[in-house]
Amino acid sequence: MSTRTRYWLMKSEPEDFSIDDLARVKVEPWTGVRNYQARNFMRAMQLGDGVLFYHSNAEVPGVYGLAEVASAAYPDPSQFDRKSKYFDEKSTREQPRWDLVDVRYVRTLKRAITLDDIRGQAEKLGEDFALIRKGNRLSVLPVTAAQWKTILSLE
DNA sequence: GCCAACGTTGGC
DNA sequence: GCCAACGTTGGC
Repeated sequence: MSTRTRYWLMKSEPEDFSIDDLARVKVEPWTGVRNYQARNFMRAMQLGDGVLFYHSNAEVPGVYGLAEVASAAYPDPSQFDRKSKYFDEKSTREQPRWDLVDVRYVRTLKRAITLDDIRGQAEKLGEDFALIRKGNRLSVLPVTAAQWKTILSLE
């Protein structure tokens, strides 16, 4: 039995890049992740995996749309770009530190599923759901099929 | 803008 | 390996 995660949640600050931006460009390289855990999750992603598009640092934080993984993980070019704020001097082309995946727009939710909505299902989602764990700051995190279903049932 | 929580860095 | 200092995330 395969136990790979087929669903993920990815956070973006809407002032920086929102679901509307993704709807416009259709496919976006998920640049700028500089956290090893989040990077490792992206490395585990496979084409077609489902993504909950989450707005963080928003007026109303929550899931605003659906996307899907549109590439396998590959080195994030911004780590080599001296002019980028994501430049990492410890990264080399031979041994890149940071990967990303491309993310493709699927749809915008009819109504945002807010963080409050999601917290309301905490019991069903489980203590281990990283989004609602205290102090959690992970920007890319796995979602089980059951959690995916529970969250989308709130739309 | 505030601040709690967390990850990373670097001195020892 | 410990841990203080620092920077960042993200809700409020």
